[in-house]
Amino acid sequence: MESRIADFIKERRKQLELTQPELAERAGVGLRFIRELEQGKQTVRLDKVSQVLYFFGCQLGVVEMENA
Amino acid sequence: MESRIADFIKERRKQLELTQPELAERAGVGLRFIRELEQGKQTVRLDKVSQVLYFFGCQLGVVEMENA
DNA sequence: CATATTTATACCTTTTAGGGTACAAATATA
DNA sequence: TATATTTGTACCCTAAAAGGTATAAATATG
Repeated sequence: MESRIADFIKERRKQLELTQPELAERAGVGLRFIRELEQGKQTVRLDKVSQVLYFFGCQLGVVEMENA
Repeated sequence: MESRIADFIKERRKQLELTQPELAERAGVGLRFIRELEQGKQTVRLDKVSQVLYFFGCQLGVVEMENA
């Protein structure tokens, strides 16, 4: 189960040298949510994802379909 | 409660001259979901949003924070 | 290799998203 | 304006997301 969003978050977190518990706390979401999010869970809540992305200075947006 | 994603979907739907019930059916989601989504509800499920965007040939992605 | 750190999985509880539907409000059309 | 169409709101129900936590698995470090 891959996910661009998941990969983005995982990579950004590592760039900042944060553990999952640290990111969870600083982004203001639950630890389990971070775990599931990074593992590509699709049935997550949009506002929670936005909350994490906001911590990284990003946000969700509509983009073209990528062919791959 | 504004939302870029909500606005995108509402506009795309109108471009295709679809009613909310029609979009709901064709995208394979509930009518109430379409309603709430277009009204900018933030606590929606990511997979459902993706499902609607897919119908429009788009998807969710991480983008830079927009200043406005 | 042994140990420490980090990540993944499992269990339970509370909250709520989503679906269906009915009706009201708003908008478009004759 | 009257009527038809579309959209918004309110109701109930079911399924499951999210949180907390404990423990196992994996990874990193000495």
